[in-house]
Amino acid sequence: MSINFQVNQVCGRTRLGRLATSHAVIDTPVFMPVGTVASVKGVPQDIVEELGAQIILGNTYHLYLRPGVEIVRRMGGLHRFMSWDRALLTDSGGFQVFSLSELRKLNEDGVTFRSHLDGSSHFFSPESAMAAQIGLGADIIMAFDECTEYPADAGRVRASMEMTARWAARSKKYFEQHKGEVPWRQHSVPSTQYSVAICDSVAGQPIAAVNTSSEATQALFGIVQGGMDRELRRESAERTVEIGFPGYAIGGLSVGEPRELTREIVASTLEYLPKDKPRYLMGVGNPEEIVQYAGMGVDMMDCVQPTRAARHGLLFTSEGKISIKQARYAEDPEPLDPNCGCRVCQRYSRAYLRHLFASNELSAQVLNTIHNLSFYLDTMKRVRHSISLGEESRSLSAIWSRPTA
RNA sequence: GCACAGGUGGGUGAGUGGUUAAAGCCAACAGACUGUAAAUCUGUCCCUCCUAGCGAGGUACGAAGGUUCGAAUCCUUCCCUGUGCA
Repeated sequence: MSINFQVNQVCGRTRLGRLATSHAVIDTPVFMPVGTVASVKGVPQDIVEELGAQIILGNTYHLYLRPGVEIVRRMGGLHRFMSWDRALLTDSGGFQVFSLSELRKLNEDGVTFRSHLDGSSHFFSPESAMAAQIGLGADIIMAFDECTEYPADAGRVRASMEMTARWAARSKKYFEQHKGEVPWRQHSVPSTQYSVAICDSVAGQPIAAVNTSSEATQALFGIVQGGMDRELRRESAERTVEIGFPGYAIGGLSVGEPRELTREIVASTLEYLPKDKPRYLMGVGNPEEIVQYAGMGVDMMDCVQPTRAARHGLLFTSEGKISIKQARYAEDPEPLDPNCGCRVCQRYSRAYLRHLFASNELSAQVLNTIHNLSFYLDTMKRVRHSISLGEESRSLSAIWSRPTA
């Protein structure tokens, strides 16, 4: 078994689900903090756990370059290496095809990259990306795709989408042949009791015990591309679904297009994805957006926003954004967010947080990140709660104006 | 008291006769950040005015005077700071 997904409640397009992976059971819709280099920047794993994160991301490209897949594998896989017992998802490196575009050369076989660390040359293909992700051993791994640039002309978008489809088939083929080679099957698996215990109590019965038996393996998700073209998105979705994956991602969005357009494309693409499989919207978004997309039926989302913004002094609260470096907070004794129960809001004033940030203290980044992650994870928890009460999509302010049970 | 070395915009610190309202850095202020090449990046940062522009005035490199078409830059005097010697 790779994963088990069950939709427990549907309300309009909104759905409440439970996703059992080899290491943890995850309540959906879920927000997944990003931990690119096997670290959610600034926050130690025990605190990420405490914040309620059920699954976090790692990045194949980064971990392949450093410390190297072999080292992670020999350390028992990514879970054990970074001491994270809950679920992990690795991105394939497809996004780096996009974001490191100046450092790469692309053809049918794959992509030749120059390392952003030392300029050395490396080759990524669907097969090598799978091999790397199997070596890392995340619960969910991603097909190797080409994240289409924006803006791009129609021909380019189609070519990119078709390449992604062919790469998806190759990714799956390689994965099927090698999926048994995950590192944690050769090691004792850490206890998952706590992971199970974190599940929301509100929604339904736990569906499947976390499965760390000898048959347990990873799940490979396919990725839909197609730029901002609804037809290409449809075609991409259909082709990806035809190949067949236990979950589907919508990629290639939030790459500079207007937000309105993102929403349209997500809405139309969701139509073509199976309702009984988890749907993962990659790289999205702001607090308002994650609420909105959860309301549209997206089950999984990840975004760098809470962690990066925190490091840059931008904090999310139930009352809107706060740029903690602003002079207006210099003597503000209030917590960041009076409605937030996180350890930062319970203990520190805005004045103090501003001081730490202005002083370039590392703790500013740590505390800010803890708050932002807490805010995102809490927001999602509230969304789930809302759905469990039979409410469809709600706005961020509505989500935050009511107490959680 | 004598001898050196200095006094530049909020701070440092370039500039030693002509696109110098004055580099760079820092601070300050504002903005951005969406599958992380990001503890990053961008803008503003003397005053006033407007048709808001590589626009028009004004003020400015310790003070006052002078030389010069032109001075932060050269000269004189004064004031102040640091170091050394009495």
